Amino acid sequence: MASDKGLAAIRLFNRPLYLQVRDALVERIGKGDWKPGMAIPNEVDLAREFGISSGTMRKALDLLEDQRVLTRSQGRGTFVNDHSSAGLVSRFWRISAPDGKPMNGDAKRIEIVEAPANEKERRRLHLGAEDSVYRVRRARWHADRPFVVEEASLPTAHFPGLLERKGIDHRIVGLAQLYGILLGKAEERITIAPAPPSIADTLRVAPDTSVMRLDRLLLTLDGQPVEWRVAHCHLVSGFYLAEIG
Amino acid sequence: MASDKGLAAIRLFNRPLYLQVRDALVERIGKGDWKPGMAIPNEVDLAREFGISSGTMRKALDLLEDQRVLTRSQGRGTFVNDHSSAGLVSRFWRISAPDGKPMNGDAKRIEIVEAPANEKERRRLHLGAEDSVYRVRRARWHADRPFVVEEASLPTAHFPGLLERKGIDHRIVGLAQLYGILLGKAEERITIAPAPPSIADTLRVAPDTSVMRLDRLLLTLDGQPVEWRVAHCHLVSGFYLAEIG
DNA sequence: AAGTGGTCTAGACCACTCA
DNA sequence: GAGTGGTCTAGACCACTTG
Repeated sequence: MASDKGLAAIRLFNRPLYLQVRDALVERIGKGDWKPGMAIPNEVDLAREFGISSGTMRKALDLLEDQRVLTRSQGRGTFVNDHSSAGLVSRFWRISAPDGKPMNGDAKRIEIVEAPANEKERRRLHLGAEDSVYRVRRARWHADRPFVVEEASLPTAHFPGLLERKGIDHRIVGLAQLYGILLGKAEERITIAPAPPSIADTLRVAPDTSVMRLDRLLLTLDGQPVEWRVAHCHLVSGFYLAEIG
Repeated sequence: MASDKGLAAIRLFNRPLYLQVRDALVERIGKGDWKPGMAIPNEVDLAREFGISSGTMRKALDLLEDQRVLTRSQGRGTFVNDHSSAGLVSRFWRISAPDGKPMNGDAKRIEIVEAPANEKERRRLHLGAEDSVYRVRRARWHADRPFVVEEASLPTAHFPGLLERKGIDHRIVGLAQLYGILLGKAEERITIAPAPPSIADTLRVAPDTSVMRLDRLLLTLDGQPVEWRVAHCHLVSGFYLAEIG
């Protein structure tokens, strides 16, 4: 049978074929062979190219759609997601206006510095003693008021030459796309905390006002940490929207 | 071909076969034909019983596994999930201890009353003017301290005779299983709010202390609202864990 | 060894989009 | 009407669990 030969030849280390194919597709997208917004070849052609059945190719594509790497639409084709597009920029931003729509606001006062990773950063980002990070600090404004201060740490290894780049969007979603990093899941820990002095100042509230503290760790599709962010948020009208299920 | 006849006969209103099969399986589980923890027949037998191919049955079962209705394990079988089991009781409970494990605590002072739905309840739960609700109020304790007060509203229509039942777990997950309701998703809106007097009293904090307010709407698998719950939470050591992605 | 779910194939046909 | 993804079939074989 063809299946015997095919499986023996292709299925290394007992890892299912469709997973290997998914990884191969991810690599192509990460390398930039297929750009965000572009259509990729149809299922039958892809299957032929990989030497697998279309059912297996389909399973790989199903996975990538679940992981928000691709979007398929019947009759049109399969497209690489553009993570800077309206529908996806706010993927990890859970603060909503009263109407339920994401309240992004406008970023102001962006500061970026490079520094050796401190102990907390090394622990959260799984870094070694010699690794360094970019620290990004930013405030977001809505209706002429600052409502959140974000302080993010990013391993420099993932973003070579970041400081030299000019005029780019420093939100993690855009950065990841720029560097061909596909984002996976995030975990956000929410507490109530008194605003530290410098943050209270930026937010224009009295020191020690109770604000929402968001401690978020963002992972790539393969599970490597790419961003640790602590945000302090003074919500007057909106809310944090958590989806469970 | 067999496929022509089969499709024409079975595929009503153009709804995919695997979705119809999934719904049929859900109904059987809801009716109690298959009890939580029980194994259901194997895929081939099920497919034969429904007169479909095993691939299609598999797709239906895949969906039910995603929706946490079933658990499959290779070599053992397919089992109906027991939502009162350790792994699933805390499915909608996002408050965690510092170690990351769910901090359930012990429920105390449970009060249940039946009342006509007020305006807010009617709006959130999609009820009509004549519908009524059960209102459940409960405090949870951890380490000899109350840390959260929950006030939930449940449409009486879903839980007939609830007040007469004795010695049952009044957490929504257990109630749903008791009444054959399969739970789907929830949306939780998180804000910081001053604790209302009666709640501050139960939580043993000064009135108007800033606490975390959790406003959660829980839906069934078919998208009907089954519980609207507002919790006020005074977290000393833990955090709310939101998962994104 | 028997029984289960998991993977994979090689098709056919349906539903949809767009030129 | 040509081209796309979506559904469905009828198998074979692999990996795993249990008696």
